[in-house]
Amino acid sequence: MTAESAPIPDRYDPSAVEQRWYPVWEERGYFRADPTSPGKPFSVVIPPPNVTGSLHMGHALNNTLQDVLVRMKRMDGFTTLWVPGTDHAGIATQVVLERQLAAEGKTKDDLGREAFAERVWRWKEQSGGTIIRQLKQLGASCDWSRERFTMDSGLSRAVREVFVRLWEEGLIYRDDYIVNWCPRCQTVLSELEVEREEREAEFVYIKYGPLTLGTVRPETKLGDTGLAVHPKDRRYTEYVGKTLEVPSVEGTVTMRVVADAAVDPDFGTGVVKVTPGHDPVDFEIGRRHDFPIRTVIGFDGRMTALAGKYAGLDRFECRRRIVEDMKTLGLIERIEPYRHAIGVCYRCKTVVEPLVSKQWYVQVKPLADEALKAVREGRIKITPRVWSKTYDHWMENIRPWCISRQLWWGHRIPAWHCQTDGSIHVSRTPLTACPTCGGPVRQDEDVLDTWFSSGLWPFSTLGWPDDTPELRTFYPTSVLVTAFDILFFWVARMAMLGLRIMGDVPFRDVYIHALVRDAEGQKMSKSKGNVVDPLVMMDRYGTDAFRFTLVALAAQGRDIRISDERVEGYRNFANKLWNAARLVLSNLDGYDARRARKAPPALADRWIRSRLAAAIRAVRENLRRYRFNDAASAVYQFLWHEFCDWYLEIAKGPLYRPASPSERLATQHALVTVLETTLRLLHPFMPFITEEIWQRLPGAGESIMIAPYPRVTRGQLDAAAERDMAAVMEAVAAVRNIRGEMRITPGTSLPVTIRPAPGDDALFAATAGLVGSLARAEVRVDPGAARPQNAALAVLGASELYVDLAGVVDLAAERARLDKEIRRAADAVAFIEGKLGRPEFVERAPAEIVEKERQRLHEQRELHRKLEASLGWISDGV
RNA sequence: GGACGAUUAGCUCAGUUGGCAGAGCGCUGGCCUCACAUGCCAGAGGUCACUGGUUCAAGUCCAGUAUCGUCCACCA
Repeated sequence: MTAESAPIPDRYDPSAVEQRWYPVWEERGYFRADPTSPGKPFSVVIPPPNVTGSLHMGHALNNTLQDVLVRMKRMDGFTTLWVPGTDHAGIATQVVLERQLAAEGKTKDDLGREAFAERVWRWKEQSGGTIIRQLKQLGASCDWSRERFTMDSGLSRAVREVFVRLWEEGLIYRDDYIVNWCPRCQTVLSELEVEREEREAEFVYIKYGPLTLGTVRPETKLGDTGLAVHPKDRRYTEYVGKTLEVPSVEGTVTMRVVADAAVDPDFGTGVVKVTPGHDPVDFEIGRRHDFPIRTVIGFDGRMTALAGKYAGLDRFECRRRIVEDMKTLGLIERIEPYRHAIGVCYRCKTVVEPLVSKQWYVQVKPLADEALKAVREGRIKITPRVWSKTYDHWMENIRPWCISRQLWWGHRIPAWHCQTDGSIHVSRTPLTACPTCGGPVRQDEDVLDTWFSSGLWPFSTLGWPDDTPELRTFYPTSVLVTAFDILFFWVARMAMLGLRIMGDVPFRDVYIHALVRDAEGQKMSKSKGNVVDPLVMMDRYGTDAFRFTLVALAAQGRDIRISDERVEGYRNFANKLWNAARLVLSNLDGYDARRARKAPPALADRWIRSRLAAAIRAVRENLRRYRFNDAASAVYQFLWHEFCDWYLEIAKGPLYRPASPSERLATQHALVTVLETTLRLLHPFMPFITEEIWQRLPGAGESIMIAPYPRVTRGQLDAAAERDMAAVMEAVAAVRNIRGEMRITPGTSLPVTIRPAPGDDALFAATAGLVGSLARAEVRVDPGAARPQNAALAVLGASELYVDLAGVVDLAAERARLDKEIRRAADAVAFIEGKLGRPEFVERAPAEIVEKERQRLHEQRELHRKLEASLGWISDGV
């Protein structure tokens, strides 16, 4: 496709360009990876977003960073694969669907398991394409022909296979254990799925016969089966081992007192009531001391029959009632307000209830040891390094992973219970009869934790358990890019399962990026209403500007604050590039690349090529080290402040008023080649605008997407050119500075004399013209020059530069003006000082007014100082 | 309770191996100079949180303090 060569608009219009190129890239198959092609492989799997979700800032950052790496590697000649896909997100999706049903006045039980699952699939079909479309809008160069879903038949097969293998290895088992139960979602939650929230509560001191103890959960008193104190607590030694008769709300109960180190003698009274059925610590104490489990709160969050007269009450209602009753009976010593962290369901924020139930677990300890070793030995490299500590800590303290969930949306556990003999059989294929007794079987009702399937993602998406070319070429993947909030949920599980199942790490690098926050640094959340929609940003400023903003802000280790102003700045950058391209493209008449190559390059041409080489080196080096912001900054600084601010201004001379045809050709050649290379350098960051401009350049190829990524070759760094240009730039800045100080209009040409330091004669003689044209000056170079009268002086290292002001400004008038200004500044200083000196002003005025006055004082003093200096510049004899 | 991070210009933040303190935005002054006012030129603005130490040299390394933040954790 060639862009029409109609007049180019002076403002860049992103939407038209973005819509034009993405379909072209996709149709031509640039995104597709061929595992049999000869290049070195580079592979990435996307952190699969929730299938029913839509693109938020976190996705935008995460996928932009991946796309930058992937596009760069693809251009660099790697056989590059970026596997896209989505996650079924078990509990999250089920919660959404239940809310939908609730809006219709229904519950999932009204539908039944099958109809509910059907309904989720329908919802998935409806909304499942949204996030994929949005990723395309972002420019993500995923291989869409390999899009996967965690509940695809292939991935489901992988899930069953892994489950069976781990079962056969004895790593999966069932256990009665105290779990975190969400009474609303009606499912068990893993440790990670429980969030802590600070809540106000009452700390109730209850009399237990001769003892007193404190609790925030008086309702669990009904489930108490013992008391415990710390073994070294002298206050209570006499009670240890005794059985107490204790008056209670249900009459007298008997309680055995034990000593257990889990009790903190310094907290409360140092006595703990042991409720093994409703508290994880008590469960452990109970196991150690053989206390029976009394379940007084059911799966529905209501009191059970064992709660006697409280049966059927909601657990919180029961708490209020039981406290009332105990007060009446005089069993309460006192109540204190208490603030503590309470566990809530991470999806619906319901207070979780610790309950004993039978669940499926993975014994992850041996897997964790392997995963720990892989990081320690550097087979997995975590960037930034600090995260490996967090990873280590978690892996070292890992506990069994509860993988069963009482949900209807997810991978059903491939286990069958025999109705006759009660035996359990785990199988890759559905069972219809008990393999041992032939009796009828029923599949386990539970589904797997959603992270079980995403833990297999790096190899299940490549075709495992089959031995595919994709798997052989692209596993292990090259890098995993993710935010730290799923380091444990996902990254850790992938590391463990990849090592165990594949015998090799799932990825060589892990790059952990920050979270995106709003302009005030607040975490974005729907309830706070501070969510910035990436689609709105893309629409408003263009996708390229939005992507570049994310990359430019993605410094390691710190959260990103995004704001309109920021994106606007990079929108301007895109516009700057657009206009630089317009300048180049509108001055190419007569350009012939073959002839131009032979034209001798000027100093500026050599300089800009050298600077470009430095930029290329910086971008490559920074991308290699995942220093995205530094990479972005390198290309930004080069393109705007070197190419545009200096080179384009210099190039106008040879373009508009060439001294010779070859000078013009050389300039055109530098313009085209430097711009073309810069576009390729920038393409991974700003894919759309770079393609659009690149296609308009002479000699453009098929697509910038498949053009080579710039490299630095020997000889491109030109130290001499850089040194000489630095001298030119310094001289130009000096003249401009004097012009500004003396308020000389830009139109006036200034008489300038340079007295070069010994050895710099040739340099300044050669560049006098250039300095003159950039600074609007007539430059004379004279090693024997003395500073003229009435001249402003600038010191350039060992050289000196004089601007003769005699014929340019009316020196007497200028001196009078400066004198006046000085007096005015001095008056202002005196006035402000006086004002600030008056205590009543300082006391009465608001702090910001006083601060402002101080600021003004400072400014006026500065002005005063500067003006005096200006006078000093003009030599005697005025 | 434990761990980690942050503290640098008015604001938001970079600062890699210890070697002249930077960017963007904002601010001040001047410019609609034939690519771009979404622009150009010039400029102001810093006790690098605090205290002590190591060093020829510290924003950077060490010890401590303060404030803010995040994660982890079974003090009921």
